[in-house]
Amino acid sequence: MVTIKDVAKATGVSPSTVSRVIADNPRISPDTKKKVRKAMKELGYHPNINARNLVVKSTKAIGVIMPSSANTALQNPFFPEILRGIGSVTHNMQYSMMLSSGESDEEIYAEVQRMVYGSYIDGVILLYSRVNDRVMNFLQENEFPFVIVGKPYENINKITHVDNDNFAAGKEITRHLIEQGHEKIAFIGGSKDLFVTMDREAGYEAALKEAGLMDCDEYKIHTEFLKSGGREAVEDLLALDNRPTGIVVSDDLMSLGVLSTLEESGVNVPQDISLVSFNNVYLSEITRPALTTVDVNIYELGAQSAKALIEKTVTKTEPSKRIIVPYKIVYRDSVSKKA
Amino acid sequence: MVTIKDVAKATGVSPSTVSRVIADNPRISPDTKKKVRKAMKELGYHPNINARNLVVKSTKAIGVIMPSSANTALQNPFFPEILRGIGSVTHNMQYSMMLSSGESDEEIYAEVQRMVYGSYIDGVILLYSRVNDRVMNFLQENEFPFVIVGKPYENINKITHVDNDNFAAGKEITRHLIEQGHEKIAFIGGSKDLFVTMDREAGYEAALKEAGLMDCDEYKIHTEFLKSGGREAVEDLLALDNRPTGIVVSDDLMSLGVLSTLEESGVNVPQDISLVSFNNVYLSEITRPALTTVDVNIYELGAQSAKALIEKTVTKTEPSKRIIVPYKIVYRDSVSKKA
DNA sequence: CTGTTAGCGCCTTCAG
DNA sequence: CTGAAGGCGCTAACAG
Repeated sequence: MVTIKDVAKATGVSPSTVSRVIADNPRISPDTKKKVRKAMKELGYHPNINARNLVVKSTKAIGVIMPSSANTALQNPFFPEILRGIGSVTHNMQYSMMLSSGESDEEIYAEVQRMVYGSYIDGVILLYSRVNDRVMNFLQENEFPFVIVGKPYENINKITHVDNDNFAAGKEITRHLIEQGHEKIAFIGGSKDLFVTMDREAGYEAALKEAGLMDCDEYKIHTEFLKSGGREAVEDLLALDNRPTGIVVSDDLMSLGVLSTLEESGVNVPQDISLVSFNNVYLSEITRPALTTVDVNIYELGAQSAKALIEKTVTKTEPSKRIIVPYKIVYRDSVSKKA
Repeated sequence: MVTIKDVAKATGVSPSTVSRVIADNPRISPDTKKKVRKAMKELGYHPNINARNLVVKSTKAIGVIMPSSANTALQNPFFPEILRGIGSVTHNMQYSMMLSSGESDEEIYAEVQRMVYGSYIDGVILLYSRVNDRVMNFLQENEFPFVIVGKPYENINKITHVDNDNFAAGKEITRHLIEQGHEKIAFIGGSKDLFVTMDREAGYEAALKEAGLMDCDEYKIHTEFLKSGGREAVEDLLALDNRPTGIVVSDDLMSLGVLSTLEESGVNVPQDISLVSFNNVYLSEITRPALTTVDVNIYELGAQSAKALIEKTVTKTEPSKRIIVPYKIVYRDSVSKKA
């Protein structure tokens, strides 16, 4: 391995001078800079990141923590996409990203501890948000920089987070159904622990109320963010005496399950039942019919959170903030007018 | 930050002793071990990974490099799934994984250089394999440990790789179609640069030959590993005078595109055209109809490659090897008997 | 079984 | 504008 000393020797300057040209210190003469850089190139010198980290106490790496069910989580195209967003900015800023690989809460917690205490990383992005999360508490207690994607349960203005206006989105997409003449509209969402679900559902309820429509409990179902979840939900809904004619589903992947179960049951979408959904994952234009869904701009969610986190880690004193990424409804073929 | 010295002082021993209990060195008395560990806990000591790395010259982290089109790559559920496999073993062995985030060839190359030269990582897993890849050449020249998922273009027995027997799989799945009475069978694959495609295609051809069926060029289409790719391919196929009744598609995601294009064109699967595919991504059981596909055991592909890589990095002299992960055909609803 | 001594490769005062 | 010296936190011989 070629070190700073080697290039110092080769150039006839001292190691500290080399160090300074690496940092592009302005008080080094252009001449020596040129010389040194040339030597670096010739010798194939590359700074050893560990040595540097050791002294500057920064790794220029961030940890990205997936929800505890990492196994199932990665199945949702939401995550790959958000990773892309994060990756784009880490890459531009010459940061690396370290992915969590634990599958249980326990494992993840241990992993985060290792990352933080071992100074593997400068900060973390939490790709989920739920009530009373151990990992988040840990991060807070240690005053370790982090940002969460979604809405924090409490201390909402003490925690930097990037989110959509899920309430507004839920309201708007539900209103779309209403405008098409639907009056019996159901909601299928994920766990009530998750803020996404709650916000979207609140929006849905607000839209119903505004239109003077009934808002009954049997139309609201909570299940897993997966295809299987969608399946069960539909069965419940179809068993109702008073079947809905429209459904608001809080995740595209769930919609997939909903769609296929509906089809199996001989219900046509959108003729018999209209469907609207959330996220606009690439799948949603592939399904038959293609989904009308709210594009939450997943990529941007990732990019913004990475940006915010990195800012936070460099200027240790960055105030916490709330970043709202705009959404946009994408109209496709899963909704039809109700006579 | 609490260091090794602090706990040494607190315990009344020397730093090296503390270091040894960290490494669980057998020549330390159980007594002192206990004492030291207690102090570590009380002080909240955690070893600084950078300091350690600096001296032992190992980071216990591996780099995972995605295909250059990382943007589109992550869209294929294949990658999240293989990450899961890799993650499972890195996690067990207390390794971390660093994900590439570059989007162009150029960026990725630079990224890998940084990872390697900066001693961020001990080894890399290449999640693709193509002819004359710059990154791979770089790794080879620098004798940096790496394994590739797939089949290397050359030096096949000098490069550790983990792969399926794609030839056999291609042959077997095609034979399935033949056994169901199909005689006009097309093949849709990805770029010819990629070994996966070539191997699967060769298997397909072998099966046709064995059955004495015709093997014509207009039945073989190469396109992108994406939904859009599937779409174009189908249009070409349907334009033929002599339409195939069966199609072998070399990737589930492509099959999705194929499926939806077929449906739009009013062809029924499997009544009019039967479809078989590869990978058994979770999507393949969600589609209508669910896909008959070869399960290549993506998770295992990832796990094996991580295992092999880590072995390689610890025993610097591990011989290169070829690891074949078994596949299994999953029969679902996309194939029907031809009268 | 344990302490002492040297660094790992780099950055950062402090002097010139 | 540049050198010398010291230290980041840890491990690894080498002594005892």
